[in-house]
Amino acid sequence: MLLNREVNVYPYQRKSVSENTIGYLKENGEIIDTQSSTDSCENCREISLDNSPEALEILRHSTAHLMAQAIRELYPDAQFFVGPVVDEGFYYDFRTSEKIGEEDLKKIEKKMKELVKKKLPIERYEISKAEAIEKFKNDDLKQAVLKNIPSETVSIYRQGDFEDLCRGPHVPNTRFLHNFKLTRVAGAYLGGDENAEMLTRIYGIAFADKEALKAWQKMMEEAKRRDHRKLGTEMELFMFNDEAGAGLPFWMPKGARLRSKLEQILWRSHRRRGYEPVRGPEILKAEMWRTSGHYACYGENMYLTEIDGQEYGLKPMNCIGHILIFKNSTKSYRDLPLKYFEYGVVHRHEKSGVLHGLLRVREFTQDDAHIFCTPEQIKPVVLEVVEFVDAVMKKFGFDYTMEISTKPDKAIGDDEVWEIATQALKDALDENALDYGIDEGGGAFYGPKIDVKITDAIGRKWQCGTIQVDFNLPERFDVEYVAEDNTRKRPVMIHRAILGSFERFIAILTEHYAGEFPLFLAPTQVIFVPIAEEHTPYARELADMLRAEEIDTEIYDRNDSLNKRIRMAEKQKVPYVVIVGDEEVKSRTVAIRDRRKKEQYNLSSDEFMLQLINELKEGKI
RNA sequence: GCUGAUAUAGCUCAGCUGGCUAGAGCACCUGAUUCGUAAUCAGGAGGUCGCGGGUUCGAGUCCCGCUAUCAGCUCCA
Repeated sequence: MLLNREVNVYPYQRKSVSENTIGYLKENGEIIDTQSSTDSCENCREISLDNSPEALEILRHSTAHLMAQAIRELYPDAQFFVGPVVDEGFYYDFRTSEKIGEEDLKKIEKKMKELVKKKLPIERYEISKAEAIEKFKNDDLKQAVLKNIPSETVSIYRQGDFEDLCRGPHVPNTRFLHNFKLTRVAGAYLGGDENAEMLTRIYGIAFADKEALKAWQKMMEEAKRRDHRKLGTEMELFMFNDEAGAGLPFWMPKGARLRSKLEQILWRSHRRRGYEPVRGPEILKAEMWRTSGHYACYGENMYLTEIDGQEYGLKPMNCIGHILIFKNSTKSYRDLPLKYFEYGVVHRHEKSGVLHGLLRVREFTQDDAHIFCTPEQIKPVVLEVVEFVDAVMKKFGFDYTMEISTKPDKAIGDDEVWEIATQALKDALDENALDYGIDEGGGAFYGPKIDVKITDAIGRKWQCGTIQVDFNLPERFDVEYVAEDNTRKRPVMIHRAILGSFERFIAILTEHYAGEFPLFLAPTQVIFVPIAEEHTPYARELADMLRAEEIDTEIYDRNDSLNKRIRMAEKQKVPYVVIVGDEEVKSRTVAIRDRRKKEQYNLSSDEFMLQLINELKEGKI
């Protein structure tokens, strides 16, 4: 937010109203700092030093500058690009002749603390852009920044003998900047351009008080504890193998149990909603991918090979299989909307640097469906899919947001059809009273879409589900149905995924539940701990009963102390640990440690069985 | 793909500036112990230190290449 006001008194510093005032919030939401405010700033709300979004915005921006100042003192030849505030703190991009590593962060932090102690006033003044260009003539990074500034005057902030081109806002004095932490050092392309020079970027975080900083650090530890890669190894859910290749997950028995449960739940919910299961081949002739446009638009990400002198491609998407199945026989308008679904295994050549546990892999399985319908049916079909998405998200307790992406500049199809489709998407959401954002011009070239983003346990957003309206592929593959008037018409295709992919979804689920999956998903649902050897047959008998109900159990009857076996069982994060001893055998009961209720109680074996069967019904979507 | 870092037993990690048969905890195996709600005791086995080359009298340690992972950038389910 660039300030258009004429505040060019130098050195000018308005006297703070209170010791704790670090800026003002204008009615239009604009934040100005004490250096910029004039007496005319009426109706402004004071921003004091706290953890409000406005205060943090100022605080973090100033901490970024403080860091720059410290870096300049430690590395005199440092040149700075930009240092903005981002969701998770702030960063500054810069260049030095010396390499900076993680171990240097402490040194920089120390220098920053020294500067804070000096209680340097942070002053602001304005100069013309021409003056600025002259002033920073030996600094090509600043020149690059200046090039992007449209206004004729620019502001400079000064603290001690450090000056930086900046639009602010800033706190009035470095003394406000006590609670910060430099988190990591990384490379970043100048201007985000892959082909440009790479600068050094240091990330940091800052808060108004020590408590907030501590709370943040705790949250980071919690995130680490929940990391699906860590839990996946500990719980033996999945693995990767260096020699087999990057981004190719292996599902171990426990992970496969979990995944299979999710697959089955979702399979049934599709069948209940009238989806027809289909399955296409994993590999198709390249010619198919030329027709679809993938070869041209997505070719770099495809794995191609040759069979008997013909080029083939592993499928990166499932659309073609479904289209060819649709086309295999003449379809009537009576067949529409026709919903084909498949757990489609796809391969995409993701760049090596973006692979990330199960969240980003090269082989994954989409819960993919394609719905063939008439343009008039788009709305009810989308409505139904949105309800489906909502049911799934609610089942797992996820917060999610939706975003509609509209027609981009480069698009195919009539404006009229785009209008119908986009409106249908909007109506579907409006009628469901669901909030959504709009990404103007963010749609695919073949149609508008709704993206579903899950907010995970630590606030990150992940694109999972998607609902895309497609006019393109039906055209390219000449897909038709026979209409009521016996003419041939072109159906619309709706691509949709609810989970997105099993891999990504399970990663998010794992972090969401911190590995403590609900009964209907848990890899192992019940662990029996017989107190002594003679109680094992009873445990086995119960385990067999449960297995008949497809409940996964384990018996911890090894030659270890009871305490140890209970401890091991608890560490497995299973919903129920069941202890059986003399009493239980005698009365045919079980002593339950219920993870969810965090309590212990006894039930007859029949009651327990019934409770489990009932609880499993929670897994119905 | 780019920048930087890392790679030692199934897992988590020690191993200083290059120097005898590479260590620990957990897991695993054997034996003793048979236990009422979060780690019983004793013994044992397990590593060509990611892979390939180089420097050196000597390399887990230094250098180069590759592979993989991590933090970002850029891009996506």
